[in-house]
Amino acid sequence: MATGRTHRPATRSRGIPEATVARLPLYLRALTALSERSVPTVSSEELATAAGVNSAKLRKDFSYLGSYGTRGVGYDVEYLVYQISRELGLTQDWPVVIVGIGNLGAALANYGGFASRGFRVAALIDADPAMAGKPVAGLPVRHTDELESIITDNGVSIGVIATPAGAAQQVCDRLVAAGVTSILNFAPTVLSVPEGVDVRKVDLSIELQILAFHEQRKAGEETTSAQEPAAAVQPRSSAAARTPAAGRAAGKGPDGDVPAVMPA
Amino acid sequence: MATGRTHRPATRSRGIPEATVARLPLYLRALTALSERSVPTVSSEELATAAGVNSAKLRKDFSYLGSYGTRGVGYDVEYLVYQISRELGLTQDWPVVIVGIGNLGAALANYGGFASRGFRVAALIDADPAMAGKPVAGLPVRHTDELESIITDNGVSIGVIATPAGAAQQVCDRLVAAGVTSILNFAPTVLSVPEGVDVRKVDLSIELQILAFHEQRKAGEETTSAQEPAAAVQPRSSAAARTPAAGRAAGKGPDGDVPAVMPA
DNA sequence: AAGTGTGAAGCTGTTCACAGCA
DNA sequence: TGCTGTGAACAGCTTCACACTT
Repeated sequence: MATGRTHRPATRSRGIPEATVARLPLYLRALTALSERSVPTVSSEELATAAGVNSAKLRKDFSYLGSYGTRGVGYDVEYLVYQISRELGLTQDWPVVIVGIGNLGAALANYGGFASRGFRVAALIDADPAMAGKPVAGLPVRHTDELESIITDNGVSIGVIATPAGAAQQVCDRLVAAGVTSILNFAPTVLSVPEGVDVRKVDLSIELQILAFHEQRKAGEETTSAQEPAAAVQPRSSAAARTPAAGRAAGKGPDGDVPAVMPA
Repeated sequence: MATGRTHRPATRSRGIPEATVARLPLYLRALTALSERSVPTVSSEELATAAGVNSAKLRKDFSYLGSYGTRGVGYDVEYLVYQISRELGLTQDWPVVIVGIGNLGAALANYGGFASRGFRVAALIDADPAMAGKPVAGLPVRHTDELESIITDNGVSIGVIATPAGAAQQVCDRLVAAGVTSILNFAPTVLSVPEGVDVRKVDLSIELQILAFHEQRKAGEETTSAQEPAAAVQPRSSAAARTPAAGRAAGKGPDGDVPAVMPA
């Protein structure tokens, strides 16, 4: 979720809805796969299925980009790949730095999805002097002292923060001061940035918590379920292994008790 | 309205808006920090700032949980921590399995945010026989052959997929068949699952692409047009030939390029 | 006086359904 | 005929503003 408030004043829109922007990479991936199989054209229906959305939404999304399809036929795969890439800014090279080369940082450095879409890892940066010079994913880790010069020398405008939560804001401030205007934050903290800087957050623990919420809900409704779609796999055998969520009575206990939850 | 009494809203309706659910973990984290500093109460304004949202939204969100605040005072920190934890289902233990112990899988296994919120890593699973038995984050990696028995024996209902894209669907099918009903997918693929199974996706490359989109726009705004053609490639002649293209950005890099994009 | 809880207004995003074009 | 492109209806989320409570 982007935190940094930004973007134009509503008027004079040339704007593509944010929700649409978020789906373009999805379409691009599906189109790339088709392109590799040399499929020349696709219908909105086929592409939508491949991307995991419904066709009306896909057509609407594409309508914001322009009229790139052919009625009665569909979309030209190669052409669409190009148009979406261009719209997303992937036809240019984006140097990025990854700060915090722990388990996650190393995983990111090795992640093929970055390099394959116009993102080039310009440098890996870590605060631990012992890490300096050590090669990770083929690049030598640089020390935090060099952060500013690396940003400047490489014209980096996108930074990835994979440090512990405690160091994130400080790293963020330095990145921004050095010229970075887009940040992908993996640290479990809310970053505050000046206007004009975009922040997107990826929080592993939050995703799991959202799943737990729905999981809990399912457990509490098992009594009512009866219908099972044909193709469904066998409805499971031992859901009982885990506590069936008990009816969370919720008598609304008086006050604080049962903390059980810890920091993250 | 949600009165906090019964958890059965008469109809099979959602109850708490999805957008609200997605923010609860955020509030929880902020509250936990306050709790550690022994702060007894907070106002919606303070808590909202700490969580990075605005206060009206926060109050609205909390109103779906019930009336847990005190007018003129604010919210009791401990009590709220408990209520949100309960609502999210974090007062119970959730065993999870992580499948695919590569860079990312290992990073996830080591991620403290899991264990600290009721999520217990029941097992690490990988298809590589050479990995079997090797300890990662204190747990021995188990071979994929054992997947089903691990799920069943531990009553696992949440699975994390961190395999390469090509293996994801197959792993997903096996997890679901074994009884998993919630999946957190890190592989860059659309997973298809039977009704009743929840899938959440975390896609590193997509996040970067979204940032690139906004970054590109910022650059274009600085000086009316005047874009630096970083590394535009050539356009597919066939593509350019078949469409009226029309509108917008036309000019641009004369034509476009196409690929440079790869699978992930 | 301070701050929650919430109708109501306003937005954004999704779905429908069909006109229009190849 | 087949499928895109899109106005219009709909649904969900956010923001406003203020009545109400402590």
